[in-house]
Amino acid sequence: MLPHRFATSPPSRPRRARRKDARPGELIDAALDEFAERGFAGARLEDIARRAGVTKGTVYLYFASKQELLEAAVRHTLVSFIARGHATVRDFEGSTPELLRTVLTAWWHDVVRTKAAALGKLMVAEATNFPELARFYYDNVIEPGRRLQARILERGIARGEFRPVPVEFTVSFIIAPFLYVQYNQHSFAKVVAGSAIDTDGFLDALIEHLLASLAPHEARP
Amino acid sequence: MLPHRFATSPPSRPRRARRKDARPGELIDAALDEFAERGFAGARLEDIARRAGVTKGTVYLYFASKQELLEAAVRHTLVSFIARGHATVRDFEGSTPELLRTVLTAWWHDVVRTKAAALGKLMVAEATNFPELARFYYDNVIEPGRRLQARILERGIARGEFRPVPVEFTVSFIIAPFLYVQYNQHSFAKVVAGSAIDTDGFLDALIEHLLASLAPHEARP
Amino acid sequence: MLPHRFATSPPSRPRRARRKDARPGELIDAALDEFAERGFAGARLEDIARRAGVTKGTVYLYFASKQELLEAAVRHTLVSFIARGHATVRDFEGSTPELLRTVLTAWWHDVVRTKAAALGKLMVAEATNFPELARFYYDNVIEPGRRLQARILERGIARGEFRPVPVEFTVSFIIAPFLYVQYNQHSFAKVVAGSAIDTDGFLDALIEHLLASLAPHEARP
Amino acid sequence: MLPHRFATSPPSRPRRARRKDARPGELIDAALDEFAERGFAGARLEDIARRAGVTKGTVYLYFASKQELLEAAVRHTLVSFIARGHATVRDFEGSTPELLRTVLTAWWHDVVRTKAAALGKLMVAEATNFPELARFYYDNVIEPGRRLQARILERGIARGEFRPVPVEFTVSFIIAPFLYVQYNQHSFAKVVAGSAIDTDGFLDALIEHLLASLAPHEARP
DNA sequence: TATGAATGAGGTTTCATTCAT
DNA sequence: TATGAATGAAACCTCATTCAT
Repeated sequence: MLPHRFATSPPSRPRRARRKDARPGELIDAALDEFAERGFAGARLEDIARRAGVTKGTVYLYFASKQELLEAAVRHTLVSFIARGHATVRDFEGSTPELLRTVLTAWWHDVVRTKAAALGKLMVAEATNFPELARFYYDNVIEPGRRLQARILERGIARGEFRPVPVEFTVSFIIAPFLYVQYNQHSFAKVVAGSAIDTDGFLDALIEHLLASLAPHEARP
Repeated sequence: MLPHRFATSPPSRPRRARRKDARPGELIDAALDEFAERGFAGARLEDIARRAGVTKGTVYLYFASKQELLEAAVRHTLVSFIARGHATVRDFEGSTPELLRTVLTAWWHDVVRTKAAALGKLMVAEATNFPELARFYYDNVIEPGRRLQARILERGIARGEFRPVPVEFTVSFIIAPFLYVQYNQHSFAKVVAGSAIDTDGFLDALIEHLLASLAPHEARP
Repeated sequence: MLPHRFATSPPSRPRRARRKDARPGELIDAALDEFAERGFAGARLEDIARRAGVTKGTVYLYFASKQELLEAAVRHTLVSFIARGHATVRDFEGSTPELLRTVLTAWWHDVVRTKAAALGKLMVAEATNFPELARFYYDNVIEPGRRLQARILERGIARGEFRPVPVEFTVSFIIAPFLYVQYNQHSFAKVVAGSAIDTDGFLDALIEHLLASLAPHEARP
Repeated sequence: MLPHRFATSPPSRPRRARRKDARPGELIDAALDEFAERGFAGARLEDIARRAGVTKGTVYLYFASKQELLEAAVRHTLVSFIARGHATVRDFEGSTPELLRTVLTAWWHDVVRTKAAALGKLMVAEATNFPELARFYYDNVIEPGRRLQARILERGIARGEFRPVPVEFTVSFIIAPFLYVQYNQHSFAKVVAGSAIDTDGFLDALIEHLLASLAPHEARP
C-alpha cells in the first residue's frame, strides 16, 4: 500500500464504488513494486495485475499501455513532494542549519524510507529508454529538488551561517548520499546479504558531516 | 572508452579474418555500450553484434548466453581497478589528505570518465534480476572499494590529520558523489539537455568539501 | 483418430471463443499427428498450432514447452489402455486361447488402428533424447504390456492349454508383430508406395501362427 | 569402429595416405553413432566431426550436406548384406529348417549385434522426413529382406517341411522379433535400466518358436 | 586436405496487447 | 467493469553451411 497521502478516495463510499475508484491507485501501487523490483522491461503486466487483484485485461481499462502505466506511476507518486519543500524554505524562520536539518529529515522520512524511493532507481535505469519521461522527471523532480537545496545554501551563505561554497557542486554533495542509500536499498540490499547501508544514524551523521563542511571558519572552535 | 587493453583493433583487417583473441574484447566493449544505454533486457544481441562488426551468431562463439556476456563485461572491466587502489594506500608515504586526493583523482580519471562507469548504473538496475552477479559485484567492487576508503579514513584519524568521524557513514559520503555523477552521466545526461553535471571542477570541489569536513578542529584557522 | 474423449469439437463455434477445456485435447491431437510424422525435433510448433486451429502463442497457454506437449500426448493417450487389458485377464472365464484372441483383438482395434500407434514409433525414435519420458513410457506401457502377455501365457501353461514355452522370450514373439505393423504404418507406409503391410487378415493370421506354436503336443491332430 | 567388412583401405599404406583414404569411412562410422543416438535432427555435425577426429569444415570436403551423410551411411552400411543372404538360399542343400536357422543366425550376428542395427531405428524414425531415402531403404533392404524369407518359406512348403502358411504374413512374424530387438537395443535399452531384452537364448528360442508353428501336422509327435 | 571463425535462416519461447463475452 | 483466451511481433539461441587461410 502507498502511504495515506496517495490514497485516491475517501474511505466513506460503499464497498463496490470505492473499489472502482481505487483501481488506478492500486494498479499504480502494484506497478511501482514490480517495476522497482524487475525494471521496466522485466516487469510483467500479468504480475502487476495479479498483485493488484485483477487480471491482465483490466489494466488496459485504465492505462493504454505499459509505458503509460510507468508514466502514471512516476507522475502520481511525485505529486506534491517538491512543492512542500519549497514552502518550507519560504516560510522557515529559524537558522539555516536548522532549516537544512528540517528539509533533509523530511526527505529522509517521506522519500528514502518510502516506496517512492524505488522510482529514483527506476528512472536512472530507464531514462535512456524513455526520454520523454526522463525529461518530465528531470523538470519536476531533479531540477526543483536541486533548486531547493541551492536556495538553502544561498540563504545560509547570505546570512553568514555557511561559508561561501560553490553552490551547484555542493548541492550534489548534499543529495548524493540520499540517492546512494535509495539506490542501494532497491538493488543490492535486496539480494546480497550484508550489503544494506546502516540507516540508523545515517541521517544524523550526514547532517553533522555537511554542517562541519559548511561551517564558516569563525564559527569553528 | 575502455582502457587500452580493450581498445578496438584498427578496422583495416579483412572482413572475415579478424583475430579470434581480439573478438571477446570487442564484443565486451560493444555490449557495455548497449547494456549501458538500454539496460540488460533492452539491449538486443543483434545490435551488440553489429556494433562489434560481426553478426549475431558470432557472439555465441565466445559467450554462451546474453547473461554470460554481461558477466564477462562486469568481470573484465573490473580487473585490477580495486587492487591498484589498495596498493596505493599501502605504499603511500605522504599526508592522508594527499592520499585521499590521489586515490579520488585516480577513481575520477580511471572510472568516472571511463566507459566502466556505465557498469555502475547497469548493476544497480539489474541487481535484483541477477543476484549471483550482484553478489560478485558487491564482493569484488563495492565492498573492496568501501574498505579502501575506510583504510584512508582510519589512517587519517590515527595520524591526527582527520577528526574522529564515524568511518562507515563517512565512506558513504565520500563515494556517493562519485556514483551520483556516474549514474547521471549514463542516464539523464544522455537524453535531457542541461541535465549533465558540470564535471569541470567537480573533483576539486569535492575534495575541498571532504577535507573541510574531515579537518580536525585544531587544524582550522 | 484418438478415442472419443479427444475428439475435436465441431468447427462451427466462433473463431475466438472456443472452450478452454477442449483446447488441450485438440492440441494433443494435433501434436500427435505432427510428432508422428516429423519426429519431435522436426515438428514445428507453428504447424501443430495451425493444425489445431490456433496460433503458436496459444499452445503455451496450455503447455509450458514443446517437450511438455510431447509428454502430455504420451500420458494422455495411454490412460486406461493397459488397465483394461489386465482387467480382462483377471475376469476372463473361457479358455486361454480365447483369452489371447480377445486381448490381441482389443490391442489391434484400440491401438494399432488408432492414432495412438504413432506414439510407439515416436518413443523409440526419441527415447535417447528424453530419458525421463522413456522411463515413464517403459514403466507405464511397455512393462505392464509385457506382463499382461506373460500372465496369459502362464495361465495357458498352467491349465495345459499351452505347451511350456519360455515366457519372457515368447512375450516378445507375441508383441513384436504388432509393433512391426505400428512402426511400418507410421513410417514407410506413408511415403513408399506398396510398403504398407496388408492389415486384412493380419490379426487372424498372427493368432493362428501363435496358437500353432503354443499348442501342447497332445492337442495336435 | 565398423566391423572389418566395412574397412575401406588395406592396412599396408603409409600413415598419412591411409588416413586420407579412411576419412569417409571414419565419418560414416561416426555419423552412424550420432544419428543412432540422437536421431537425424538431433545429431550435430560438430559432434560427428569430433568423433571422427576432424573439424566441422572437413566433413564438407567429403559430403555435400548432412542429409547426404545420412544417405551415405545407409548405403554404405547395407552394401552386400542382402545379396549374401540370397546366395545362401540359392546354394543351400540341407533341410529348410536348417536353412532358416542358418539365415537367421547370420542376421543375428551380422546385423542385430552390429551397429548396423541402429540404422533400422533411424530409418523408421526419419522415413517420413526423407522419402527418397526411405524408398531406397525399402527397395534395397526391406523388400529384398522380406523376399528372402518368402523364398525360404516357399521352399519349405514345397518340400513338405513346413505346413502351408500364408507366406506374406508369416514373413512379418519372422522378421518382427528381430526388428523388435534391434529397435529396443537402440532406444529404451540405452536409457532405461532393466529394459534390455535378454539376448542370450533369444535366437534359439525364436527359431524353436517359428519351427513349432511351421511344422507340418504329420511331423508332430 | 584441413581448419575454424563467421554467417544467417529457422526455431522455440515470451509477453504486451486485443477482443468477444 | 471485468475477464481471460487468443494473438503475433520480437528476441534469444542453435547449428548447418560457407570460406579465407
